[in-house]
Amino acid sequence: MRYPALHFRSAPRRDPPPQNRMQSLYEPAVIEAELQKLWEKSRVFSVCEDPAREKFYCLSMFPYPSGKLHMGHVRNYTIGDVISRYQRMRGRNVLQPMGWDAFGLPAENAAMANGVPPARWTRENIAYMKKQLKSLGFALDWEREIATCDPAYYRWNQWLFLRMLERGLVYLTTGTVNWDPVDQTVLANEQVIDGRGWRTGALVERREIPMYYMRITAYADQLLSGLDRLDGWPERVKVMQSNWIGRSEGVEIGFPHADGGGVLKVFTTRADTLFGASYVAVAAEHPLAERAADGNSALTAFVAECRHGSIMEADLAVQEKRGMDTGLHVLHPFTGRKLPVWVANYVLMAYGEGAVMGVPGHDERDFAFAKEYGLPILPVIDVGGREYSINAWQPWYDEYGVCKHSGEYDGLDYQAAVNAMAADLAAKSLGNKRVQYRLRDWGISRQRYWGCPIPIIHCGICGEVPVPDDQLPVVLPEGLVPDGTGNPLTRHPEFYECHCPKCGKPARRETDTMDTFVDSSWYYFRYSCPDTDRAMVDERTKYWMPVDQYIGGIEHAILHLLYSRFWTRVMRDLGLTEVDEPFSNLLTQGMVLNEIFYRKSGDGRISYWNPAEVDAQFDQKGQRTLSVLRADGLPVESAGMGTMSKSKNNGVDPQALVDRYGADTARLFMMFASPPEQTLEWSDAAVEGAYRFLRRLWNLGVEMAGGAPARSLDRGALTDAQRELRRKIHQTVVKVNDDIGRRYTFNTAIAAVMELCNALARAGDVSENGRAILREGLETAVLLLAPIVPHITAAIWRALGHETPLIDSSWPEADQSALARSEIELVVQVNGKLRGKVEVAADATEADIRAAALADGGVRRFVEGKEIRKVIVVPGRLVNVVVE
RNA sequence: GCGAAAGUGGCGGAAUUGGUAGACGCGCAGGACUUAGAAUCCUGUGGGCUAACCCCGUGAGAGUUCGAAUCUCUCCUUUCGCACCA
Repeated sequence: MRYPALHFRSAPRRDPPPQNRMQSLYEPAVIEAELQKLWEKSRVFSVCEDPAREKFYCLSMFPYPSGKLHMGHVRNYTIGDVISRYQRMRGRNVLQPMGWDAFGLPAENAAMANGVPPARWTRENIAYMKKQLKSLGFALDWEREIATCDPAYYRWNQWLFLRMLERGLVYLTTGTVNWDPVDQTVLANEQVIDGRGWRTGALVERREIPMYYMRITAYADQLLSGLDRLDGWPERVKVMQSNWIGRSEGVEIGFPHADGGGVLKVFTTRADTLFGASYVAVAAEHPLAERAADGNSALTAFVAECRHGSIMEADLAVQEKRGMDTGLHVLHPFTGRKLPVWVANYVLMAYGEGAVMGVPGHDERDFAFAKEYGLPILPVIDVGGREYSINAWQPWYDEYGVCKHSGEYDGLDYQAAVNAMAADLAAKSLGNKRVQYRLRDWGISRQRYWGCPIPIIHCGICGEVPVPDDQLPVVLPEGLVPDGTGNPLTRHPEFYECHCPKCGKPARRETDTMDTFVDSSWYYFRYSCPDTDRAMVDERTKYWMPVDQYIGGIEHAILHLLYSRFWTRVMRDLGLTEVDEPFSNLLTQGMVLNEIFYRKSGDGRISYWNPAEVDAQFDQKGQRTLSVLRADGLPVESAGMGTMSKSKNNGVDPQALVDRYGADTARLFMMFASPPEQTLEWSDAAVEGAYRFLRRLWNLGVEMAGGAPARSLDRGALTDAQRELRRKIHQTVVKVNDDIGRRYTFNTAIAAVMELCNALARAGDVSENGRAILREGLETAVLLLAPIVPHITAAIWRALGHETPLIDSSWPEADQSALARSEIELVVQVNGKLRGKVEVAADATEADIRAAALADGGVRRFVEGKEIRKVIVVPGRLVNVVVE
C-alpha cells in the first residue's frame, strides 16, 4: 500500500489567504490546522442558554481514557459531530460537550504493569486524547469538559448516594463475588478466564461479602412502561431492555416443611401445573441447602462444588445440570403429599426466592433433571387431547391446555386454574398472586482503589454511619499504586482511620468504591452546569435536558442506558430535574471491524499479524487469491472480519490516518463505509477512495474560483439539459436533507452528493446560464457536505468569495420549481417481469397509462396471443400486465 | 444456554411504504497521457458462450402475493449483551 505524497507546509499561515484564490493542490494539513485554530480562537462552539432559541443537545458517550483514541471513538464522535453541525446550520442552539469516564479497572492494570499511579496515567491519557479529538475538528464545547475522577464531580455521586440511603433506595446486604484464593482478591468477570484467575491461574471461588445495593427494582415498572414513550429509540434496544427487566405474572406458593415450622417459598408462572410437582429444588446458597448440608458430608461437598467457578450467568447457563437430594421434605399445599427437596445448580439464588417447584411433565429443564435422577414425571395438562409419553420431551409439553389429574381443578384452562388455585392458596395463607421481575437490584460496591469512595463510616458502636454532607467529598488519595493483591486503600490508614460523626469515637472509613456505571449514570446532567459547586445541578439543566440525540455503541444497549434511566428518575423524585427520560433519541452505532490474519506455528500456537503488514494478490476478476506477509513474502491465513482488538492484532491507529490524509478524509471514510447502526469494515483502499473524492471536490472549487464570475441565472431561458441539471441539484438537497436530518444514513447522503459532483464535472456548459448553474451546484454540494467534511468545505466556501464563514451559513432549501417535471417514466411489467418503459404525462389518467403500457413494443411481444387477465397500475411507479 | 440483530456482485454497501435488484465507492480489465512509473482522465464490469435476445440470481428450504432482498415459517452462519470491562 502506497500513500499519495502530501506536500505539507512547515507551519499553517496566520493571515487568512486572499479571497477568490485557492491553492491548486489540496493540502488538508494546512487548511485543517488553520480552521481549527480559528474556531478555537473565536470560541464558535462555546454555547450558553438562550431561551429565545430552540436548543439541541447532541451527546456522544464519553470515552474511557485508555491511552489513545480508537476507531470506535472516531466513528462515534464523527456521527455526533455531523448531527451537531447539521442542527447548527438549521438554526438550533447546539450543545455538544465532551468529558472523560475516568475511573476504572484499566488504570489499575496499567499501574500494576508500570508502577505508575492510576491518577497520573489517567490524566496523561486525557491530555493526549484531547489533542487527538481537537485534530479531528469536532464542534465540541471544551469549556464544559468534565472528568469523573475529579472530586468536584464525584462528590455529587456521594451526595446522591446519601439521599438515596435516606430514602431506602440504598441498602447493605451480601453479594456474590469472584474470589482469587491465591492473590486474596476479588476479581472482575473479565479477569476470570475459564474459571481461573487471570494472574494466578487459581480456580476461582464464589464468596459472599457485604455490599451496597441501589434499589432499581423499585422502579422496574416505571422503567418498563417508560419504554413505550421512547419513540426515538431503536426498537431492538427497547426489546432488549424489556426482556432484561423481565416482568412476569405468577403465583408465590408456600410448601410447608414436613418436619413442621415454616414454609419453603417458590415463585412460578405455571401454577396450573402445581399437581404435577414431584420435587422442589433450591439454589446452593439457599438457607435450606446450608441447613441440610450441616452434618451431611456428601451434601456439604456438593454445595461447595457448586460454589466453584465464576459468577457469570453465561457460564452458569451452559454448565451441566446437576443436583443432590437433601433428605428434607416439604408438603404439597393441596394434596399434602411429601415432596423431596433437592439442591440444584441450575436454580439461581438471585431470581425469585432461590427455589423452584419441579414439574417434569411440563418444563423441559425439570424433565431432563427428573430423567437424570429418576424423579416422577406427572402429566397434568391436557393439550388438545394429544398423547403424552414420558420417554422423550416434546415441544408441546409446555404449552397451555386444560388441567387433568388435578382434583377439583380438572377441566379448567390456564387462566381459570391459576385464578382458582391462587385464591385457594391465599385462603390457606400458602400463596398469592405476584409480579416478579428478572431485574435485580444494582450492587455498586467494588473492592477496588480507582473509583469514587462510598461515603460511609463504620463505627463499632453506631454501626453504619453516613458521612455528613458538610464533610463531602470523601476524597480519594491519588498517589497509591495497586499491586493486584486487593485494594490499597485497606492498607492506607491515612484514608480509613477516622472518627464516628455520631459518637466521635475512632472508626473505620468504608474502603470500597463505587461501580463506574454510577459515574456515567448522570454525567450528561453535569454538562449543563459543570462549574456549579453548590449543587449537583442548577437551573441551567432545565434548558438543556433532556438530551435530544444520544449516540453510542450498541454494547451499552442494556446496562448503561438502564442505569441512566433509573438515576434520572431518582433525581426527578428528589426535585433535581423535571424530565423522566434522559435521552429522547438514541442512535446505537455498530462495531468497527478489520480482517484478522494469523499463522499457526508447529506447536499449534497462533500468532496474529496486523493487516497493515499484509499484501493481497488478486486474479483477473479482482477476487483475492492469496495474502502474504510483506516482511517475508510467505502466505498468512485469514480468519475473516472481527472487532478491532489488541488480542487479534487487527487495530488501526486513527492517528496514522489523520496524519496521512487529514481529518476530513477520516471523517468521510467513516461516514461513507456503512450506515451508522451497522458494523463498519476497515479498508485502506476505501480510505484512498474518500481522499480521491475530496481532491476532485477541491479541483471543482479551484476551477470555479479561478474562472470569471458567473452572472445570475436567467430562469426563463433554460435548455432541457440545464433544467435537468438544476433538477439534479435540488433533488440532491431533498435527498441529503432527509438522509442526514431524519434517516441518519450518511452513506447515502454522501453517495447523492458524489452523483451531483459527477454530473457537475460532466456538464462542461460554458454559457452564462451554464456557469451560473455550475456555481449553484458546487455551492450546494459544499453546504450539504459541510457537516461531514467541515474543513475542506469551509476553505472552498471562502475561496468562492463568501463573506459569511461556512460555519455560520444556513442549510440549503430546495427550489420547488426546479423539482417539477411534466413527464414521468413508468416501468411496465408482464407477469411481474420488466418488459418495457413508457414516458407519460405527470397527470396522465389510469386509462392513458394503461393504453401507453399496452402499446409499448417490448410489452406487446409478451402479451400477443395471450389473454390479459388484469392490469395493475401503481400511480407514479409501474404497470403490471397479468396474462394467463 | 437465554435475549437481540444481521446475511445482497470479487469487496463495502444501495434499493426509505411489498413495485426497475446492484445507486455510490473500492477492486479488476482495457484505453488515453508518459522515455518509464506514480498520479490523473475515459470506457467496461452479477452469472449463464462474444453480442443481441432470453434465462438464472439477494445465506438454504418452503409459503403468502399480480409482484418478495423486503412479509410468514423452518434451518444454517456471523455479531452484540448476559448484571465486577467500559
